[in-house]
Amino acid sequence: MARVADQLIETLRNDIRSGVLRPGDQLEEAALAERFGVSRTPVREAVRSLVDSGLLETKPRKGALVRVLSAKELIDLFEVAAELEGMACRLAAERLTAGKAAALEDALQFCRKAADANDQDGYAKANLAFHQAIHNAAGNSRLIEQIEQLAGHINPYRAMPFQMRGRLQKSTEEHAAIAEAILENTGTQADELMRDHMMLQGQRLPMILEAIEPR
Amino acid sequence: MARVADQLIETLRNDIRSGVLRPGDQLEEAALAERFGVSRTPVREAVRSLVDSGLLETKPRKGALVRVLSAKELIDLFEVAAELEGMACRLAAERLTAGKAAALEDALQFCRKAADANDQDGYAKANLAFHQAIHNAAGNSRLIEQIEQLAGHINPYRAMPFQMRGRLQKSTEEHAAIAEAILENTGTQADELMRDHMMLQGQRLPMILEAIEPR
DNA sequence: AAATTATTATATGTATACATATATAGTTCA
DNA sequence: TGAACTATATATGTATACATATAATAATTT
Repeated sequence: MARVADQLIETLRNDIRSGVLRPGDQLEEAALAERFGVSRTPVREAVRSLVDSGLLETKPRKGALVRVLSAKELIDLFEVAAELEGMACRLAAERLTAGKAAALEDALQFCRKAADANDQDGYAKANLAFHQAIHNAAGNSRLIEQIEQLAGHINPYRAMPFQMRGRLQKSTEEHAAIAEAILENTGTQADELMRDHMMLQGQRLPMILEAIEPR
Repeated sequence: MARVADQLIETLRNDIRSGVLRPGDQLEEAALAERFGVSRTPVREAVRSLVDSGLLETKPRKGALVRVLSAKELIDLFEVAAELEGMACRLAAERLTAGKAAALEDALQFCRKAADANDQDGYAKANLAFHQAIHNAAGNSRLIEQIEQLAGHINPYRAMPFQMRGRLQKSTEEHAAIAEAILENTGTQADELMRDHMMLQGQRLPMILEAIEPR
């Protein structure tokens, strides 16, 4: 059974992820109900669920709106995400198997190809695959869950095409160093490299925040 | 306005936290509605919310039940919680202010008193206060949010009175070492000490799991 | 007697109707 | 003309009624 509410959650989440809905946008139950041709009941469920997950927020008598994160909140988010990504690297190094190692090297190759071709979209996918290969090798499902939760909050602020020149090559080099550390079983170094890698992304936050301008 | 749904969430969460509701217990919407004298609507909201937060799970046509974590899932949970608690120590060491330092020392004293008096309940409170003092000093609200979320999932498995002999004194000594490291601004050491401290708790998990026996 | 099918009971999921509180706009009074 | 008060409109929160799917039980047939 495909619950309407679940479809709504998925749709709204994608809209936020992709930037169709921008931080600050209002969401009104009746309007959403009409748009999707359903009653307010499943709409309410979806909105509540997204509020709980932190993607939306409610203003007292104003309904729900796409959550606007302050600069401090975004930095905090990144800090935690960086820590958990680093942890994943450490665990991956400790628990690496032959299969996981191969997958990691494959993902790294994808990054290289996309970077060489200067393919932004391709790199976004390869980048995700690289990180996921690490998560997968870490062997901790809760860790993955937490990382994905945080990523879901960061994504709306990453949707803007805001790649710096040469960042793809640089990012790939960082990935290579991380992968090497994991493959060589030096977990603490992989941890540190990944945290630095993540924090470099974080440094662009002020610029991104300025460019987004919630409406 | 105090929404009924929010009160229900609070009540159910407490019931789970305190062990009134045990992992595996069934929750039926109609029954809850009658118990609290409200309609199914706010009950549904509360249940959905708790499912989203991971405290409940739904079986296809069986309604909601208090989520049962496998041993592996609990270990994963602890691993992540330990990492974030360690991170909090590292940040606290970096960002410590005079006021936060004093609060930390106070909390440590509470732990000492409760441990000396062999006061289990008192120690539970002091222990919480000690950790919160560190969280507070870390200056990252998202970190606190994540830690509390994880704690909410661990708590049902910690409700059982299962303190080992002498564990209070030992735990306090560990706290003291952690506090010292933070106060001396050696963040990485505080991080490691805290992770070890947390993992000692985690080691008792198999015993606790055996004792709980979901119904 | 056993197996299969049909029926009923009970759960969730959705729609609609109703209550209530707040914000806004309009009117009235000073 | 300005301020205050009232009324109305519009939002959320709750209750109730309805639809539907599944599981269990009973009945019928082989």
